Amino acid sequence: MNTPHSFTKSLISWYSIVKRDLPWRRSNDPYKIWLSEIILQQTRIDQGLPYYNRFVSLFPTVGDLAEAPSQTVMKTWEGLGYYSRARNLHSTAQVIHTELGGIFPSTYAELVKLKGVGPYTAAAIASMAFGEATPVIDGNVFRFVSRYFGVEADIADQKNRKFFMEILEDLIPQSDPGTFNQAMMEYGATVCKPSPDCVSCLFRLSCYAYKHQKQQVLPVKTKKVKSKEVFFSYLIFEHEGTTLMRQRTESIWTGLFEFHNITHEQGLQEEQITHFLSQYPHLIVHQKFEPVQHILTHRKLWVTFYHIEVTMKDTFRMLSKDLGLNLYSWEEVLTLPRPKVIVNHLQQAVF
DNA sequence: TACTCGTGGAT
DNA sequence: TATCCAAGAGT
Repeated sequence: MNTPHSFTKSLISWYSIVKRDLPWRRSNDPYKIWLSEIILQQTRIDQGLPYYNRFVSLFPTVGDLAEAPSQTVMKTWEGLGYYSRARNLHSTAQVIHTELGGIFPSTYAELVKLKGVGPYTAAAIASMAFGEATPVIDGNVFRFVSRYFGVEADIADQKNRKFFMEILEDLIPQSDPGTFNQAMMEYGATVCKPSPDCVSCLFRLSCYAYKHQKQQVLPVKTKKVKSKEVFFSYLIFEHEGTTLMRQRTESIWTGLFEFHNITHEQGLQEEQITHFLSQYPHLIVHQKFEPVQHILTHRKLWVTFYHIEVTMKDTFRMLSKDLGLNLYSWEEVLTLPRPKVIVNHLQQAVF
């Protein structure tokens, strides 16, 4: 059986050979490490990498990010999801730039106070940028530790986190703890996957789950939320090459721009749309697009777009006023941060 | 604590 | 097709 020390040594040796050459691994700049960690929250590397490169290119320093207009930051984040990450990223950049003199906090305790920086991200920055020996725990680490050490506690229950932390604190080296943390995650992501490659696993012979054939049981995770069906009807008004949009302020897609919409929980209510449209003169339903399925986590959207031509300027102004919508040219629409379902639709629609 | 918050790839 | 879930955090 491996002692903790030999486990750590083997892991880091493995990592030094197989690790990918990722841009944030080339730098000790806490800004770049922070940026990469925020982008990679609940996000695969393949999906986040192009966003990381665009952010670094547009905002090379925390000061550049702090001074950028929020709409530019949101636009750069467009399509990545979990948009509160972008709002917190921008807000925290401003705090660091203006209140902390551009100097990044350097300890876990200070880092975890920042907006958008929780236990995982604070540990990641502290270890990778500043050499503090604090373990990270993410989905990969939960899975790997749970299987190898036979921790059967429910990982969905926050109070069980301490069992994992105790094990990791014994393993993490004082020298280069950041590499250890990345190696743990890399192992969970590439070998000890949800469906694990035990055949090629270095640690197979001393693995609890392998020995007891519990790879499919561990980690134990309760909590499953059902997905709801929701129905969105977007009304795309157009008058002489301009359209009407608003910035969302509530629930999903906060801060992004959308068309006026009518939502239902019980299927598409055609009559409701017809009734709404009957309240205004000079409207022509130019095109009704076929309903599109748009799958989100815990939510299945059925989306229908209506392209509505407004033939009178007065009606257009009335709609704008009544519905709290602002006027944009189609060119301007492309510069607004929008939810993916709208981006996708406008790419396909030909007006 | 339980729920919310996106998008997309893997199985 | 359905479900899982990914370098989680805020409320």
